[in-house]
Amino acid sequence: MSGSRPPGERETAHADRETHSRAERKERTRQRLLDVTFRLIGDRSLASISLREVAREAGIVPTAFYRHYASMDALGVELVDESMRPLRQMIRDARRGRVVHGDIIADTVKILAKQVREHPDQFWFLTRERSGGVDAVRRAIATELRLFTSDLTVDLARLTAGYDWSTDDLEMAAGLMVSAMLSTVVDLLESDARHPEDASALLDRAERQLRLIALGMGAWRSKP
Amino acid sequence: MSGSRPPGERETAHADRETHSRAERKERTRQRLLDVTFRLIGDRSLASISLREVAREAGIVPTAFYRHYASMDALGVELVDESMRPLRQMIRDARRGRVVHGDIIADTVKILAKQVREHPDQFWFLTRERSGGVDAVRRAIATELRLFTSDLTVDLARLTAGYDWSTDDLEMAAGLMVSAMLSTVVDLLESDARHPEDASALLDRAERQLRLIALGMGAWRSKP
DNA sequence: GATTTCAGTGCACGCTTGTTCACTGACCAG
DNA sequence: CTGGTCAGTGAACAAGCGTGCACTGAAATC
Repeated sequence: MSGSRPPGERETAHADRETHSRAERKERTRQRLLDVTFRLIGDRSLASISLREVAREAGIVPTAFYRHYASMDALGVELVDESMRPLRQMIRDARRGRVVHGDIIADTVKILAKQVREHPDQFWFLTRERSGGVDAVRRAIATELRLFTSDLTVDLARLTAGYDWSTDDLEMAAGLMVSAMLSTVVDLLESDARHPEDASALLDRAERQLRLIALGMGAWRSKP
Repeated sequence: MSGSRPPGERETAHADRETHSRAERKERTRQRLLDVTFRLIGDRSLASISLREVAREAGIVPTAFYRHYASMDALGVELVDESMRPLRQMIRDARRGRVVHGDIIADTVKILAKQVREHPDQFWFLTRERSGGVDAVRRAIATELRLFTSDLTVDLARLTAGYDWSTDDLEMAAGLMVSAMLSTVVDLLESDARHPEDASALLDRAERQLRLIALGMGAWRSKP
């Protein structure tokens, strides 16, 4: 009952005996540990996954785990970095989309949906561990989200140039948008798991929410 | 942080030997199981807390646990109910506040802040397990949040009477408000743990976010 | 007073956990 | 060819886990 994985993604390796150098094989095993943990994260929290389970799934003996990471927590921190890659990609895409097309909001929501659809395990991990058990992991995610918000703040500043918005208010609006998108991500993940046909309704809702915020911003007057 | 329990105070099942009826004592133990779990939840996720640990802290033998709950998951579900009490209280307060005072938004935020301040453990539990490991618990919280949203939808319907909002749009707006408040709760909890002086800034931000949404709603026109 | 109920006990079981340790043997540099 | 490096092995450990079972004894019911 492994999670739904999109085709074309890196498959978990089988034992490849004769292939390549030692360093290469080590890197391969390391990657397999990350992949396997991602798969296990699909159902459960990081804190409830055991070192032995990860090792077992990766096809190595428990003690060999320590050749790669000092603990599961250390692996978890690396996992955050790994999961942030699609998120960063998302932001880049969104920025590019803004330049090319006209409808910022529709494009943003589409890109969000695409990323969540293509990397559900990563988003599961991020939403789950955002308030989850391991401290270092939680902090890493919070930092990344703050960066996301401040990027969005900059974009909003550009869009509201001439309407004398205070930085504080811009951050407030950006934070609201991020909140809306985060809760959309959670909803998408949970609906995808149960009845995938709801996705478009959720996306429509998200789009209207962002549009509502935009309307509000049109009527807003910042106070110094 | 660690529980604030004086040393040597661990109450056992038969400590109150002479007091009260059997049914009363059972209820007492049951409540102790819930309380103990709340305390343990302060630091960690529900999935990482063992039945034996809860029983030990509650002063009963592990097998006696089954006289009250079929599993830790079942206890978790009841814990959701227990934690939702302050939230429900909050909603009632907010409703009453709406009748008495003028400024709905300011009152709502104040009530939210008060509840979070007074019941941090419960809110920690809810935010942590909202995307957490145990399935039944996650679903119970989702259900409760949906109820919250639909209550708010009704309120918004009353406030927007005459502006022909569709139910779908009302739910959309209510969902946005709930998202904003949820993220405020998370921020409050995490700031309270580290530097409690930020709370008022966060609350100010939350108030402006809700006001921004209200402004957006004033400019919104529902489409059939 | 006799009988039933049942919250809590105590032991035992089979299993999983993280971590230690000495080891093997394929790779790679000299 | 020789010797070192080191990813992966396999046995062993102490501890903790969930749960089954026969039990005790006080309270509730008759």
